[in-house]
Amino acid sequence: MTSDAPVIVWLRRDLRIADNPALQAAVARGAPVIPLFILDEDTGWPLGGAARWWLNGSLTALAAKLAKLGTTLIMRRGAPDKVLRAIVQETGAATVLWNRCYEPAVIARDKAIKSDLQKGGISAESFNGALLFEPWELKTQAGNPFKVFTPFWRTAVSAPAPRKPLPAPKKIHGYGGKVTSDVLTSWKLPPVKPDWAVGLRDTWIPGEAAAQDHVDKFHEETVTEYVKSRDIPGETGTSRLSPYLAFGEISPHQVWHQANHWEPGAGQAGFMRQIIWREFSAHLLYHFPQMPEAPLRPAFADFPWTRDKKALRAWQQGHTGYPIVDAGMRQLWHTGWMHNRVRMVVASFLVKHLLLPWRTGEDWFWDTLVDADLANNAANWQWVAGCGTDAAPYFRVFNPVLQGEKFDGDGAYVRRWVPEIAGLPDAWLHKPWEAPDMELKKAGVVLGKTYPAPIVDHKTARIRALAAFKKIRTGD
DNA sequence: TTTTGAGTTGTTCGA
DNA sequence: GTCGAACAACTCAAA
Repeated sequence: MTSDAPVIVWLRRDLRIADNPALQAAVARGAPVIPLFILDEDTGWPLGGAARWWLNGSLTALAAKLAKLGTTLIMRRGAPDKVLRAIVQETGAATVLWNRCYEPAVIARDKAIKSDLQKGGISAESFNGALLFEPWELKTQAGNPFKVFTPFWRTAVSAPAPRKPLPAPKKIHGYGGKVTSDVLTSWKLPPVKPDWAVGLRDTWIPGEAAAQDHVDKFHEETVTEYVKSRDIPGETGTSRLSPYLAFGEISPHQVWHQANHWEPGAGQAGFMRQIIWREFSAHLLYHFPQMPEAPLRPAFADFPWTRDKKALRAWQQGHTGYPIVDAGMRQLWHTGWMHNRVRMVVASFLVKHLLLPWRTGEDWFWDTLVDADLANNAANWQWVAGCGTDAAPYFRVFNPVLQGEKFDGDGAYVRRWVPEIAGLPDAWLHKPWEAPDMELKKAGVVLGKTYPAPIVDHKTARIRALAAFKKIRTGD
């Protein structure tokens, strides 16, 4: 009799069919399955604009896939405890299954929900579908969480191998009764006025199928050159898997297992290392839940940040006068994504050249990135700012001109995103303010008019940053 | 408990 | 143009 009671699979950041432990467990019970997505806008960090756009596409793809398999995705908005209780009531479901999320606020919410459900006689169980290793599994010999990546990596790769991915169910036993679902469009996830998502639509296809396409393409075309090409923003030298991983349209297990079977080499190893970086960030957030809001090194509480709103706006809009920085910020705004190398350059620029708080950068990335992930975002901003556990040394100030010349020597990236200076020869492209008047004229560039003059002087800003960082060391 | 070696992605300066 | 050192000190993780 209980086997006929439906099972609710509460989908969250695991918007996929394959390698979905909660879904798999539900199907295995033989009972009708009710896949449910709840839009919870009150727990933790509310989704940023770009992520909301992505979610819309993800849910559309997921609903279509579930329909093909014989069931219907139910979508509701509201407080998850209330929604779950309502659906249990409506359907007589006896079980709720989900895959764990590891953000502090979500952990707390889910814990309360689990105990509430169980108190009400409903079976509730959670699974790991998001991490190769549980955050409490990898420990130093002294039993502490890792704070340094390299030993974390060594421990991860010598630990028992993560489980193999689960196959996608071929058929899902749908629920015959009636359950009401919101209409996705009523959530108004994508922007309307102004419609800033044009570039996102041109760049991305959310969903499980596209995620696997990215893995295949990366394997076929990119991985052997990865070590070098991953640093060249003008090329497609990276996997671009981040948004798919962030929404769980592919699992790290699927990626890890496939990569493990590729031909061994520096590219393969380097890529797998990046997957472990994702784990590292998630583990850090689990053990240091304050990471998104507060510097992990307490000394940074007193850092003399500036609050220059005009500079912040110039950075956000890609009008700093440093071409590589502006190119990155515009790529971000246009596509919801930025190349890894350039993320470092723009982040260093915000924190060190402009001395703006890393939290302002974190907030902007959170709102504009389709791959916005609380753990990665926080860990990486803290790394750049130097206040993380395993952070960049204070004297590492990226020189945006050198970075441009080194990694975008042919100017492909800057010319694509900063077209108003595209006519400049390579020699001046990354430092237009040094170009001879004649070259500027030929390229149709009028500094301060068609393209901004640098908002800070590199040398001056560097000295200022070093002085500021020295202050928190000595406590002067 | 103490010691030891090491720590994602850089820049600048002077020889 | 190339190369090595300095830029700091601290904390982490394992031996």
